[in-house]
Amino acid sequence: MSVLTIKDVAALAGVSPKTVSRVINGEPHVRPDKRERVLRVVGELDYRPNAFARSLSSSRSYLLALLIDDPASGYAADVQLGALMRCREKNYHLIVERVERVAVDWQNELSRSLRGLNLDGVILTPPLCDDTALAKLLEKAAIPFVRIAPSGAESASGYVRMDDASAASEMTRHLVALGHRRIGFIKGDPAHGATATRLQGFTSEMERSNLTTDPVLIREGDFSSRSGFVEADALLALPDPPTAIFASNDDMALGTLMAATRRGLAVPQTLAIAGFDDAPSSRVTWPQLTTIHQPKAAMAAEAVDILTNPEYRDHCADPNYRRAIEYRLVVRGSTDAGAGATPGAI
Amino acid sequence: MSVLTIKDVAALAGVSPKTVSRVINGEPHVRPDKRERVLRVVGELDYRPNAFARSLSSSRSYLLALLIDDPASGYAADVQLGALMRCREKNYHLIVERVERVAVDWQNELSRSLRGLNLDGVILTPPLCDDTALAKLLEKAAIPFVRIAPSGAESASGYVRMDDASAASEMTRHLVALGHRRIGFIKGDPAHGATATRLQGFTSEMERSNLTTDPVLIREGDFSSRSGFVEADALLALPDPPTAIFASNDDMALGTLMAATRRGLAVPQTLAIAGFDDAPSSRVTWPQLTTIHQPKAAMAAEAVDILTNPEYRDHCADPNYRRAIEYRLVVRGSTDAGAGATPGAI
DNA sequence: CTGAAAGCGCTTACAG
DNA sequence: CTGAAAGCGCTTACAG
Repeated sequence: MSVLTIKDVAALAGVSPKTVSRVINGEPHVRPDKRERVLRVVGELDYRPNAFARSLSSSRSYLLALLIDDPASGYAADVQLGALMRCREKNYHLIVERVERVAVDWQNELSRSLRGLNLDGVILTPPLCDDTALAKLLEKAAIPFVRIAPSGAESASGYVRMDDASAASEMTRHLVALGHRRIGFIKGDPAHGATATRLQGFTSEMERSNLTTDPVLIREGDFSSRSGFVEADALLALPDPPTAIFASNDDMALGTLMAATRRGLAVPQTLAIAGFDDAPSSRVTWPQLTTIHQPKAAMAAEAVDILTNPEYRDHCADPNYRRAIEYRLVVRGSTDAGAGATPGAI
Repeated sequence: MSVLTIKDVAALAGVSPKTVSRVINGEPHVRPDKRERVLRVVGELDYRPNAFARSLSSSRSYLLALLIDDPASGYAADVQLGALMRCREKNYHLIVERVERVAVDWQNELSRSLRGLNLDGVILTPPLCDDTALAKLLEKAAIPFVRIAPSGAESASGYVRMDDASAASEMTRHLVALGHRRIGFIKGDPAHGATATRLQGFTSEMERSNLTTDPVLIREGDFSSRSGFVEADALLALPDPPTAIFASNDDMALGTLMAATRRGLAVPQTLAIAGFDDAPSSRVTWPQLTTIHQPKAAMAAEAVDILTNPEYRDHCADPNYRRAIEYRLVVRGSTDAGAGATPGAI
């Protein structure tokens, strides 16, 4: 326990506590020699200011909160990792809170939990990013927030996203280029903004390729592997089944692979399977999944950058704080047998 | 932003701030009528004490830290979820920090990051739970900690674990009962305590069953799916390959399944595969993995309970704070074709 | 450029 | 059982 305070440092450096404070916070108006003296003492003593005292007397807490709907998902883990690393770099701390919107009183419970914490900012992950009630709650509490991968619905806040529609189009193009004409599509949870966008990317690319999409080939899942299994099984039971299935996330693509394996279908020869997200689990099957790499960690790091910008608080609606990050098509064995033929390719 | 302070509550309730403080913290020596009056005002105003002021003036921070080696693992996600829920219940907050022990200066970086945070406690997850340098660092900083799933190596701290050895024995018994005699075993990362314990459970059960374990059937992985793939492939390339492979975690079992699928082997008919952990990904393949359900969330919740016990700080070595949680063998399709034959079983 | 004073919102230690 | 005083370790606003 550091019994070391700003006074100790001040005494040893022969300056006032206020001057030490100035140096620590990188404020101007300190003569170079004094600054240096303070820094040396800080280094020797390995002094760290008390975070609570700092927060109590100032308006900043150096604390960010990451709000998550489903902490067990691989998506959440990646986002959290990115946020964590950037927070560490910037000497911020990250509090993780789960928001269970099934509870009757979730809004009160959340605001109670966040209040008194003097948060510098909040990161909203899908599908929370599209919850208007949640956005209002934060606005009312005057806590700045940044949304990760929001759908079109706008609010006066910064966000970091990627272009889901063109990514889905690119994946579709990939399948068409492989010669597929009958392509099944499994939609995600209607509550997620990405569900509509990804579908739209798929259909628009199909039209662009002059391919009509048989309505029976479009099924509604909920982003779980179980739903992927069920919907894919329904597609494969069709009299004229698709030769490729584009599941709009990796979990459903895994479910699709399960259904294919159970039926003894050769993947990708008889059925090609594509996913979306590049979840860790997209690499643990044989064949591995072709997918869209979504730079979740990088998106979270960007979100931290925005939130820690002192300007952001007063300019939440500034387009400058609305950023897009590049995705990448990752071709693996589930669509292209050549892409994953050797153990070394894992 | 709550401009609401303890003084406001005190004024409205017609008592002193100190009395409000007593009520809020559940301290004794408050007349029932006053207590009730205070509680009513607190409810009406929806007052929450400022966490920073509280921490600054007292020795408690109501803040716990979860230290994680690999935040992207499913293991970490489960543990975090359990800790999160219990913290929420108890009005604690959880800070998550990644500990990268590859960095040269990781110890200083960590202590700098934790210092000034006045943590009430720290939860150590594998493999950090077995790091003696880390334990020493925390002891020196006088921060109480609880270890999750430590190996035998003792330190004066509470822990929550399960009996890895008997779980591994039970899994082995399951395989033997199915008629397997040549059973391959893939070890985990030697740095993890569980690696030795699980192997020991396997070998002791084999002996108990009067089965000699051919040394060539025991391979060393590192808990990654890639290592599972490589080691399983080596086992399957043997002139006399095993009829079952027990991979000592689910990721390696998935790698094993990949290797089997790539070779066109029928699972479980030609090769039975068993894992360990009951990771989310153990359910996304066909067949699904037989595994040991490790109650990670419950273990984390227990850890929070120990840490939030005010007695713990001064009695870290008390056996009372060393707890074991029950595991469960989960039989699925990768060892027993009947266990996962229908889509409904997912 | 520098510092003395006051205060952030609580709790601790003390007195009654 | 109850409260007035002092203080936790910083920063804000002010004065010079």
